[in-house]
Amino acid sequence: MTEDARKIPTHEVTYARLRDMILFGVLEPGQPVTIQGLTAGLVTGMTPVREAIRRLAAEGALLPQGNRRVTVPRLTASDLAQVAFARLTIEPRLAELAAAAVSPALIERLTAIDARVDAAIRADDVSAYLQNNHAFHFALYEAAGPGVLLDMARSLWLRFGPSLRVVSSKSGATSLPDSHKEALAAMRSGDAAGVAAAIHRDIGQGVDQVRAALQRGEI
Amino acid sequence: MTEDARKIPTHEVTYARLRDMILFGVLEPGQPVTIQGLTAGLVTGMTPVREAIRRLAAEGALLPQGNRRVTVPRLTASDLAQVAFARLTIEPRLAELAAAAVSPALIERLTAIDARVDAAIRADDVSAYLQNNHAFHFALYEAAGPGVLLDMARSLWLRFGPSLRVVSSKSGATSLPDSHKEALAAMRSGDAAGVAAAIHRDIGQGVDQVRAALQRGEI
DNA sequence: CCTGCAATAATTTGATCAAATTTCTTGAAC
DNA sequence: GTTCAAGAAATTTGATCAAATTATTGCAGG
Repeated sequence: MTEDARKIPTHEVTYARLRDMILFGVLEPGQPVTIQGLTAGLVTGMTPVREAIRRLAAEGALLPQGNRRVTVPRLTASDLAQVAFARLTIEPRLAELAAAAVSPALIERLTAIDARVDAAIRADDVSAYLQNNHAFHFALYEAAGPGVLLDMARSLWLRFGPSLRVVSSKSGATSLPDSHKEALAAMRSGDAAGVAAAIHRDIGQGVDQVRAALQRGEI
Repeated sequence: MTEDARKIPTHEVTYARLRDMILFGVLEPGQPVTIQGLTAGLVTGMTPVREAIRRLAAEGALLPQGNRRVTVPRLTASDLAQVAFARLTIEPRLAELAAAAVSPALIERLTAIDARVDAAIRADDVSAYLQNNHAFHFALYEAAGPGVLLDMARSLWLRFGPSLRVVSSKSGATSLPDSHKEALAAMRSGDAAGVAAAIHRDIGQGVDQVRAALQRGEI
């Protein structure tokens, strides 16, 4: 177990941890991120931390200000419009590609994840909802195989995630989007376009939530 | 002049140089990129080089293999299909946004750049064509202001660039795409949809060139 | 053909230097 | 006498480098 852990390099682990902090963790939009603050929290040197920050900045998950500071970006209305457009074109296409390569094992796995999403919603557990919702989408997308669109989807979620988290925390998990049932039904009947449509609807609902919160000034 | 240069950090300069080497330079698809090879060529320590490589890897311009090697990625047919889809949806939208905020000064600037594109094609100067073609597209896109779509367009060009360069070198600049005239005409008459359509056509032509070369096994 | 060793290159750490922000002090004006 | 502002010093944080460590690959020898 430590044998396996030793094989994967520190900067990779650090990247994964910082990424998850942005997606699911405590880092909120506008919050500053410092190298030395992170070297203290995670127990590593500053080079791996530095790399992780630069990598996430390149993916749009962090925003380097002109002076050498870095923060979690705050989504403006214009940003949200662009992220929404990109997500609504990229992710349904990805879902469609994945649906073409679907297997019974995948459907089973997705069904299991979706059950955990439902449980999280019923229990009003925002953190569990966010993680399992993410897991559902990417278990599906990854079935399309590696490629540009998958990379873009990951980047878009990193931009969208923090805002969705803030919104979810305020409104509770019960009002969160979930068109997963329709996506699963379409997959079972081999309807790739139907899967894409369901994902499109799911994304649209999430975007609407964030847009409404943005207009109310909650973000 | 050295005063200005001192203000911008080494890793930023290194990133820009390595990025241009991938887009316009000598780095071909499949070619390995090593930290120590670059510290020798560019005259810096390894930390800035390391950062530049990681940043470009995050943008998809470089491909980290499982072992600690990094190479310029080779575009597969599947990759090309995904890049084409993404470019054809993202960039026309970006052009449309930019067209909404167009100014006489911008049109003048774009006209000047396009003249240099034409000159490069007439002179069969592949390198000058690539740089000015890039400059034309991004001078237009940047008029839409900073944002997600612009970041995505930059990343897509980094993925597409090396292959287009290989194709151009083999076929000569005379057969290269250029729907810039139509885009400029549409901008002058305030026709945002027309600009988007022209850019769509321009991208489609470039993609067709690369696809044909790929099928002939030239890449 | 498999195993071990050597060479090469990446990873990581700690130290040092540079820059930016904040805080404290000093002076002037009301 | 008090308050505000400007400037300087100190602290915090980022950038860069050089050295030590670790992993991978290729080659040689059994």
